[in-house]
Amino acid sequence: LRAEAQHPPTVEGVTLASLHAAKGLEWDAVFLVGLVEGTVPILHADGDEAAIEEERRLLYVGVTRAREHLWLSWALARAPGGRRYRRRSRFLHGLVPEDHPAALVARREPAQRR
Amino acid sequence: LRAEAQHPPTVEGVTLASLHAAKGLEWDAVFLVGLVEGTVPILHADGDEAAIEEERRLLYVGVTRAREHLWLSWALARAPGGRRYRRRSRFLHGLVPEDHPAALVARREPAQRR
Amino acid sequence: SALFDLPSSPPASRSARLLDDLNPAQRRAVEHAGAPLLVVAGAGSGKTRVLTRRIAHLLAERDVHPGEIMAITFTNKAAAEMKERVADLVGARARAMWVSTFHSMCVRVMRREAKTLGMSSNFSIYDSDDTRRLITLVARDLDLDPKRYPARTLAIHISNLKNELVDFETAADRAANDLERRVAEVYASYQRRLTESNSLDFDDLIMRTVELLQNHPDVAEHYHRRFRHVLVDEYQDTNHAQYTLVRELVGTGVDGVPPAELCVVGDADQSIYAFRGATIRNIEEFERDYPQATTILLEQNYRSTQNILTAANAVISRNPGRRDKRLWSDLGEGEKIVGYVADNEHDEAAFVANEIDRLVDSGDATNGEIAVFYRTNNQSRVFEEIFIRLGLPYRVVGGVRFYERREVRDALAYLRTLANPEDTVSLRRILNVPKRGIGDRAEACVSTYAERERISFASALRAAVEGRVPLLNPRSQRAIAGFVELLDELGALVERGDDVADVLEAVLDRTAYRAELEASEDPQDHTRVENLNELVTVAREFGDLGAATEDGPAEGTLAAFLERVALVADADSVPDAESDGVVTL
Amino acid sequence: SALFDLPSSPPASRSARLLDDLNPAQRRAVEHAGAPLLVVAGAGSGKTRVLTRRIAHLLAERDVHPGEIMAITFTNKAAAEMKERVADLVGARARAMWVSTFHSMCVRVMRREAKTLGMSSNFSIYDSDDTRRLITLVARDLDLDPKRYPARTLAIHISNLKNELVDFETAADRAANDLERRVAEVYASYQRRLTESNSLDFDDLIMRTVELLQNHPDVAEHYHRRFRHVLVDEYQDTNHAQYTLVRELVGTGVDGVPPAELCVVGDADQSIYAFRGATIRNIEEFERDYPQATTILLEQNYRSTQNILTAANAVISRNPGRRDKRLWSDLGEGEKIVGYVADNEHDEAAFVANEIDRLVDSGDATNGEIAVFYRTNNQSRVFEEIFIRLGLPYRVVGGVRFYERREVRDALAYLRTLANPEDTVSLRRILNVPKRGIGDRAEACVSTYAERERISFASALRAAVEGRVPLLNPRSQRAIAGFVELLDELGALVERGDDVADVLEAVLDRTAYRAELEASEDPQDHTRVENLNELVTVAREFGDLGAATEDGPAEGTLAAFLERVALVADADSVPDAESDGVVTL
DNA sequence: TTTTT
DNA sequence: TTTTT
DNA sequence: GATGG
Repeated sequence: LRAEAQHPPTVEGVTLASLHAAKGLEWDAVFLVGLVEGTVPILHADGDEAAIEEERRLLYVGVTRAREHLWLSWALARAPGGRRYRRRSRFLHGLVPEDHPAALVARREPAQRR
Repeated sequence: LRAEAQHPPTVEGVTLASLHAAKGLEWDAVFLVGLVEGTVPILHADGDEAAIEEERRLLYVGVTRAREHLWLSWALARAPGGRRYRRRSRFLHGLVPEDHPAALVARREPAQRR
Repeated sequence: SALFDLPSSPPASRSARLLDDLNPAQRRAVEHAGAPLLVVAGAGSGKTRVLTRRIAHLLAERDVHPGEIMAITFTNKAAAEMKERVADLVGARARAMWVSTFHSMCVRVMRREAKTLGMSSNFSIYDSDDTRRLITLVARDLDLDPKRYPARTLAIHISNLKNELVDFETAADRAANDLERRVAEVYASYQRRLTESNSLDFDDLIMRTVELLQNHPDVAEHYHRRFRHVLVDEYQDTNHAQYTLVRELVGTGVDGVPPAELCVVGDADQSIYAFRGATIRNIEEFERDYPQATTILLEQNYRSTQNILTAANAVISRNPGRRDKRLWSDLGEGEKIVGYVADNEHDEAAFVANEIDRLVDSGDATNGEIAVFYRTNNQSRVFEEIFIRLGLPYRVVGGVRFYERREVRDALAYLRTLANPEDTVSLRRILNVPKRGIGDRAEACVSTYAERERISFASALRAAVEGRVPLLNPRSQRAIAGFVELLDELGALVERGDDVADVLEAVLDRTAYRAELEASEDPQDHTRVENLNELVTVAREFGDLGAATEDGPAEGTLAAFLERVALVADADSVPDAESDGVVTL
Repeated sequence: SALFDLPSSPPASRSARLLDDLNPAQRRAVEHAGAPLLVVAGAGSGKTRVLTRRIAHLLAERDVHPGEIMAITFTNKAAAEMKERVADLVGARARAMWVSTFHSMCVRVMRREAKTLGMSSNFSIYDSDDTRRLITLVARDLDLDPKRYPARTLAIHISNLKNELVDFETAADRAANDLERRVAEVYASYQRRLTESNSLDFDDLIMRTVELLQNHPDVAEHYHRRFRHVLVDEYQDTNHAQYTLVRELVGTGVDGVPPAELCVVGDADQSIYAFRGATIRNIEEFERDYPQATTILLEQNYRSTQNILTAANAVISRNPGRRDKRLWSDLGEGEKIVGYVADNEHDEAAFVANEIDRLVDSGDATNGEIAVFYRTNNQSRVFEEIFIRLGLPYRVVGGVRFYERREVRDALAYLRTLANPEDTVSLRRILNVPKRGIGDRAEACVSTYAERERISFASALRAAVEGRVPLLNPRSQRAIAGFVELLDELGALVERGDDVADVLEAVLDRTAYRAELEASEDPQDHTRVENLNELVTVAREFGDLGAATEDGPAEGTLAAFLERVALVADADSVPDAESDGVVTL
């Protein structure tokens, strides 16, 4: 209803959205970010079989949004200088093994700073 | 009182402060930023002689905080892509003339972006 | 012949065209006739294409009349897309079909059959916010500790019960603990208040339609005769009530009408709405529910490269007990998937921004064809910061929706009160908005009187004007009199048949709602004025266009506008007032 | 002589050392004797050096006793620095001087002379938050519309009146419009309540000291005899009350004591506190106020390069009617000043970050020696974002101060209530914190009773326990009884002479305040616990050190602690809970 | 914590 | 909009 | 009518 009343956006921008909001749509290039335990799967789901399965479907939905390019990323700490206590999502096990030829695991040195 | 009870900061950082908070202190290098009409002098002061004079003193206080390096800067728009409707502070007139040899007015091309 | 270039016969040609660009599985799904059909449609496997082609095929090859087809989706967007694509294939005839969301379809049925259920057909539709408000009132009446029983919690429990088709009596019977007993109590009281308000909530739309079909065989038979084909999209997202609704729509044949042909499409692997009541069981056990069912798997994917599908298969295959399904593609392996371990979230965002830069620079994609997905909305922040800094245009999906904004809801509450004076939630919402001196105390007096006299809140307000409400002080009485007079004035405009937009303008002007916002210093209030003006524009265009629906309220009317608005909660989100929102370069 | 290496006489040598590294203007300022002296000290012209050398010179060369010297500053930091630097020059004798802020000095006087004004010397000091709270109560009692007359606005007006030494009677007489009449009303009532609470607000400290000196010649004479030298720093920042206070301290000679020697130092060009009541007029018209005055200009700047000073002169010279003054330096021209026009604020911040990088990389400065200044605090945001992203360590000055944090103020309110039971604002602040079932209604009952019986709120609370307060329900009565008992228990610890820190610990434990925060899920509450522990540490160290003041409350006592805390509002700001704050790499 | 109506 | 006590 | 958020 309102979409009709609105002008199309002047500039097309990169889409930022939740995995839920991604469902049903597709993009040439997709970044799935924050793939750490506690986030994907979300903390709340832990210990609940069915909930964990649904979290996994959520990631599946995310992956299948991409046409050509797909990035999976996660961060070991929240803030710069914070403790690097985070573990990558269990859903990545077997998917992005450190030595699998299909998955290039980039690792960059932290930016040079005094 | 509390300063005594506290440990010195682990890393010395760049100071971010209001011009008021700057009074009485000094630094090797000082950046005075946001020097546009409506901010310095603040919108509220417009039309009030005494208030404008006080705003000018505020800038003076800022300038005299610097020992060796001083930058004066202002931005023509707020957000990227926003309308560039801002005018630089009236207090800069005669101080940073575009062609005065003592004031090198840097002008960079906006970063390349599609 | 070599001499004459004979045009091939139109029907054959059209039919061929409907099928020849489909893969075998898709074609089987389109051509399948008779038994209930489950199309397990993997991501990107051309699900919508199958649905639309199937409909076109029904019309073109199987002599089905458009009026015999009902297609159900979950979102207005999906319904609109399906309608459009079917119209592309079969033309204007498509207008006779019912292609709508579960909720729209139910509203349509309920409006037509309101009398059967003893309701007035101008009922209001309560969304989650209205629901929560009414439950707050109810819980307060029941003296519930709002800490122990927050309205939101109660609302979720009641919604779950309704989604399970459990009425309040049954809920009370089954209640096994304190919370459940309380919920059942609130449920009963809430439901009574809904009825008194001549209103239905979202869940009621489904549940009451099921009740209607189950308790009124004549009505059911009417729909069975009419709809010979029922198609359901995103079947994995149905809850129990929707599942039952579909069953009732299809029928069993006991009423002499053979069951309708059912075709459901979905993908258990994309079931992610359990928290909203969806139960993956419905699609998993379709064959048990419909023993004659045929199942067709769509595994060829037309969207992604093989590398992406391999990753997807690897992820999902670890879920135990699922129907095995492996997406494949003939688009080639494609680019490798990149995994990136960042030191921290800022690094991660910086990496993403950098990769986007590279991608766009290389011409491999445009900004509009790139997306960043996260689990929780607050994760957007770090990306926004960096994108702003780099001047990278972006848009954030989610946030406060247009029809969820306070000012929009206030304005709509006025219109709803005019359309349905019994709509207590809307009436009480605007009672003192803008402030006109009708405080909590006065509201409580009127409410108590209404309860005691078993009359509506609206009637009690009029009683108050006549001084019949006890304990109400004269000041409040005067204020209420002014308010009632205002409503009468506005009501006269509706009676007179003024355009919705004009009525809305009158509301905004005569209540001084807009004037108050305009006078405010708060920049947020300025945005609010703009939203109200936008709402007026929407109303104006709605009146001009005249909604072309087969049934439902007369085109261009207030009722039609409100119905449209109530069921289009998914209208574009407006950017958050705080954030910079869409960056235009 | 060539044979004997005679040491030069100590006084001469010391005096020479006091003067020989001064420029001629500075030296004149140090040596000047007799007439009132105005030192117009440009930025970076060695103002503190002149003040400290002048004091040392008074002691060393002019036979002035340290006890005869009063030096007044605006900030505790400035007072502390001056004390330390004088001590470096003259040793422990410095302890006999009064070197303090205007407010500390007044508290000291008021504590000594409390009886003269019919006050108890354990009065509380209300800061702006306490003041606003009390004004809220008063305005509510007067049935003022809090929208039309917000407490903050009333507080500012009352503060302005006090800074002009206008009492509430005069304010009422002069009131020319509605607002002024309301303000006068509130002022009168507020002042009565302050008195009843045995409390003074910040402005009272000055105004009441002026009153004391003006209305009690014997008291004034005592101070005139004692303080023969009055030195005032940052004279351009004085308000009218402070100006008058200085005059009264100096005296006119009518009481037979010749006026004290006055030396004020300041710079009209750095007057930026008009909104706080400072009036540049005081320094501009010093020579008119003190006709014999001598003025010395300090124009040589030891801080900045000539380029910077040229820019500064250019900026300020455009202000009309100012005393002409041109800073100069012999440090050389130095670096050029850079002007930068950015496209937008993000660009501007990026430019700054980049320049900082370059500067630090080149070794020209360390992060700690770099500052970014803006007009309004919200301008920090864009810099913080970029600095965080780049991992550039920074600290933001401003924000919520330690002693402004809710939990710290709550804890202090307990201590203040123990030290001064009449302190109604503190008492009412903690009445139901943590929640103990004494609600608004109960508080109102007690308050009304207190008003009617013309007794303090504290007494009314005790009356409530005995059931003498009407309309108070038994539940509330029981809750109040518990609270009063708690206060009595804590009061016993104070009586017994427990350390401040121990009393504070008892407060936090027995009220369960800390336990409640510890039990909370909210991470903010965790920070609150840390702040409370920090406060305990401060109290512990305070008790250990024993404040070495000549007058004032006995060392290490609760009263001393509270006074220190009340006047040290400028303690380090703690970083905002939201922002990441200082980045440690 | 996600949010199809 | 700034915030010395 | 009181209390809590």
